[in-house]
Amino acid sequence: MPEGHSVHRLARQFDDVFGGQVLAVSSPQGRFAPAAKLIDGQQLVSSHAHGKQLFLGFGNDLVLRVHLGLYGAWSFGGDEHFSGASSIGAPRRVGESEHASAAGQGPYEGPPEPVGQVRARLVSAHGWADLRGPTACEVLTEAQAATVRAKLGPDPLIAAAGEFNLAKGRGSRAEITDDSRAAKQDFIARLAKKKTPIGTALMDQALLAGVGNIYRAEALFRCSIDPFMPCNELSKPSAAALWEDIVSIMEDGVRDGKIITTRPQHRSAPGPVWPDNAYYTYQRQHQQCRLCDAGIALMEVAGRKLYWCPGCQPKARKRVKR
DNA sequence: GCCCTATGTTAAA
DNA sequence: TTAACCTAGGGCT
Repeated sequence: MPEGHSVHRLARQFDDVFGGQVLAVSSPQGRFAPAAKLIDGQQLVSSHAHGKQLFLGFGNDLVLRVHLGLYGAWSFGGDEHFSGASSIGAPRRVGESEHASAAGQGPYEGPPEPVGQVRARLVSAHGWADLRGPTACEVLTEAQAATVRAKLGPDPLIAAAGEFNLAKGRGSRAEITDDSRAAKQDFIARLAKKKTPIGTALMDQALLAGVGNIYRAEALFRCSIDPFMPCNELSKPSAAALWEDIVSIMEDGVRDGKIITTRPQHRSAPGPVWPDNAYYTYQRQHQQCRLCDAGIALMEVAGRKLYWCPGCQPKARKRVKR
């Protein structure tokens, strides 16, 4: 269920709590047991997110690739080093995003008995992480991991990831600038070559990596773009503005640990911002748009629910006559 | 208990 | 275009 922002938070969290440490890797459920042996007892040397995929690099040059899919989630626990570690993944209740781990309360006595279907468990001297319900959990060579990554489109969070690494003493400012500029140009170029509707394209991980159903709907609303508009009919400035808006709201998501796309002046309902005041269109079908009199529309497209405002995101006309 | 839902992807038809 | 897959929680009976 998580979109790219959650996976980037995960990558940071693994770096923070497990980076450089030797990990015991197991599979209480059993399904991951043979592959777990390949990295059991190895040092975690890198933690990287690309779109919705997480890549953990180990000292023997093998890579653990995890994709949470719809239901996957990681939970963490441990001593005071884990006090900031949140569980990240599928929300267990409507209205819940991430919840803090029960770390740092009393002495750490090792990981608890596995609860439910724990596909993979990583344990260090200071704490543990449990993975449940992933679409993918496999051990790859670096070459195989590179092949997977080569199939993914540009990631709007590449600059945010660069900033995190810079703060950890890795990479350079110039690198971040170059990478984010290249990612944006890549996105614009890919859109120009596609005739598929922009609403479909934003969900295509080979075109753009990390955007899911919420960010798709919200970004198109914020940019007043009709989701059915063919990609190649978007002007280059519009495509650039769309990229920049996606970057902006996803970076907010990494910071906040939840998706909030509304601007303060557009929140009306009383109570906390999230979740009831967090979105413009997602799960707001039949409700009145926050900006106009129209009702939010819902249509199932390619098996996913597409939300949009017919008033604020009108059908584009190719030649606008004045 | 049973049914539904979910920020996702893949393979078969 | 449809079904399958992975899992847990909430609402219902």
